[in-house]
Amino acid sequence: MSAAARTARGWLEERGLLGEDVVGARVDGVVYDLHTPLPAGARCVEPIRLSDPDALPIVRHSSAHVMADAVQRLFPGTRLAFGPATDEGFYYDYERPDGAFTEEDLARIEATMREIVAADRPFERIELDREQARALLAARGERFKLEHLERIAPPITLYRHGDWFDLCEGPHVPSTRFLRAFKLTSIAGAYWRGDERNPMLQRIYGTAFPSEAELRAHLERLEQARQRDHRRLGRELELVTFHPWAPASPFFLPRGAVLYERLIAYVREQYARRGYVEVVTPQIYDAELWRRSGHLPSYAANMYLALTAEDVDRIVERLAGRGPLAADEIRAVVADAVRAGIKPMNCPGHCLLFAARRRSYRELPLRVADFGRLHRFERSGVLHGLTRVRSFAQDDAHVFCTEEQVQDEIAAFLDFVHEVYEDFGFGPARVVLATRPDQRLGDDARWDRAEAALRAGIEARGLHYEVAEGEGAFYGPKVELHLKDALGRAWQLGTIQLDFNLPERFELEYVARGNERRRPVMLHRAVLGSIERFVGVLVEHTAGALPTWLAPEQIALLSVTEAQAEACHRMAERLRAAGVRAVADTSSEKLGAKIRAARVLRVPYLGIVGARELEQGTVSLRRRDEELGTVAFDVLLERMRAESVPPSQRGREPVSWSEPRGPSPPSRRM
RNA sequence: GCCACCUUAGCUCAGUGGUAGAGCAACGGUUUCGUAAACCGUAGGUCCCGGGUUCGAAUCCCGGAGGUGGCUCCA
Repeated sequence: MSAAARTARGWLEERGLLGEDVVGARVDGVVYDLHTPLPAGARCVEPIRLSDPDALPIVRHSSAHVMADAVQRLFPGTRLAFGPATDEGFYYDYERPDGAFTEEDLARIEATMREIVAADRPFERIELDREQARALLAARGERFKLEHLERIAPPITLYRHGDWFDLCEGPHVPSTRFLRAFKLTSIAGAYWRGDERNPMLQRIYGTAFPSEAELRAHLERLEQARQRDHRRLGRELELVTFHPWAPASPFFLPRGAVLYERLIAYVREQYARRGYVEVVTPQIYDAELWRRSGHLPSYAANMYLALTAEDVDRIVERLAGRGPLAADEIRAVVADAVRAGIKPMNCPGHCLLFAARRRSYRELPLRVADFGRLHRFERSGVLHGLTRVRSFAQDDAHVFCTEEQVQDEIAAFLDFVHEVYEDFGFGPARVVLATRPDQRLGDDARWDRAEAALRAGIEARGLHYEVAEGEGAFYGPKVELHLKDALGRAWQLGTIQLDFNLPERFELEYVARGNERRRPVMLHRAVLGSIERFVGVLVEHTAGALPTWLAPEQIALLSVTEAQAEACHRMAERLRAAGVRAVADTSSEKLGAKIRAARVLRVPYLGIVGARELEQGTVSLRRRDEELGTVAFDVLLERMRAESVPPSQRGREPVSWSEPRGPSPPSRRM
């Protein structure tokens, strides 16, 4: 312990910079609290005030300490695990021998926290050796802290306020009075060290801000997020519904199905221009396929298996009259009798298609798309609305190509993704390259080539990217695209993954230029990811106000009185004939009520037809909150048609895939 | 799967051991109205399911299902 070491507090005090609201210091760009000795040779020391963004984690971490102090006062015998600041607030994990915390406990804990804050206890940093720390923690029975102590390197520090201390490296505010605005938000279970084999602890979440106003603003943001939650909007906008007999398996209602089908139609248009072919493949395959692909047994826990009555009979026959059997013997009989699996992925089926006949290098790259429905058994706790379901379709495609072609495919894919995300109004995506994990297939030379190809593909598009070391799949590296929605939440949607495993397992081959047999590589890729998840993300991003080209109803024609009912229906009919999704509301409600009904469903265009408009052959048009005045019906029709096309395709010739333009190149055959 | 909580009319929610309620939606009627909610009436319930305690259970206890927030896992 070096008493002579100077802290930021001393440094700032000497220069008269230690204001009332200073909670820490940036020392050559690194955040320090006022208690920690400055590193030798520190040059630039600036105060961090409460209003500084860097103050937030300090305030939150200190709030976690005060909460833990309050909890241990109210519930003696409670032991501490970890209690960090997070992006949203803070939490502390506890082991409480006498049962769970309740909602009422939170209020009591908050009250005690306020007492500790009011008492204005200074925080203090204590540096000590391992033996001393061990003794102090052992005296309090802090078994998790003791375990953690053995893992950390010196300097070992405690932080104390009042009589309460914690093994902690800081940083912390100067005193408890700096904690002005906090709220405990929820109770949850969490495993010690995040490992499900470890004991379950109780986590209390809270959030804290430098001021009451900021805390209120934060709670308001949460309320806004709740208002645009896709599960709520999905029901209100009549997009989806669920039933307990098909848990986590959405039913798309007519309005939702329009959106779903528009998304797929949009991706199909893209495919037509980008050299993809689409196939339709089986839903259920013989178990042999899943053994070959490696899904059995390694993905078996996520698979639905299919049994026929004959399979059941076979099991019964083989088990009947064989006396008491061990679990393993029964398991073997059952496993042998289960002859089919419902697909959780399209890739093995596509391998069968590739191998269905001799392939030439001239066909490569072969881009095979499939909107097939997938079923994955997901553990109940992970399910969430449309974003984590058990039944879904992806805008899935597999690209069979040579190693040399990978780079160009990556680049083309990134162009594809970029245009698509722009069409939906998302900001730029974060590009992440996930590299070789510890457990992997294939030699290092191959991984070197694969990762270099992915890198080169990204760089060919001049994109900034991050590297997630060791995050790749066991069969190959991948590029992930993360984007942020309107509320700043990040989602991983698109991905492209290189796979050398499946072509090996299925012994895929093509005939190369010199007539020799070569093995292709495979790229798994999706742009929207799962359509279900994408609908969820898009609904939250747009708060349900979908762009006109995707809206289930693009325009509602509203009559003012019964005299215009006939005309409204005729106009709607003409719009529909022109491919516009139009509805007419000619009920006997007042105009205001009809407007409200259409606004609640977020119909983008409202056309009002009263006596005046009827006479002039016009409609009074508004687009959400925007008054567009009176427009002639033909003008309206043109406008609606123009807006029915995704932004990137406005002014482009419509793509037709029923009649290919010109002879299709041989490489597009399947 | 694990921890906690929740489940009452289509939706949002009251109802703490003693006769199941409200608003909106639905349905019928009246109203024909100019930019976010007309008026009157009618109907609607296995209080998630099963078991238990009790003279009596939406309410208390146990088990199950589904959902929610986390943890772990992931498109």
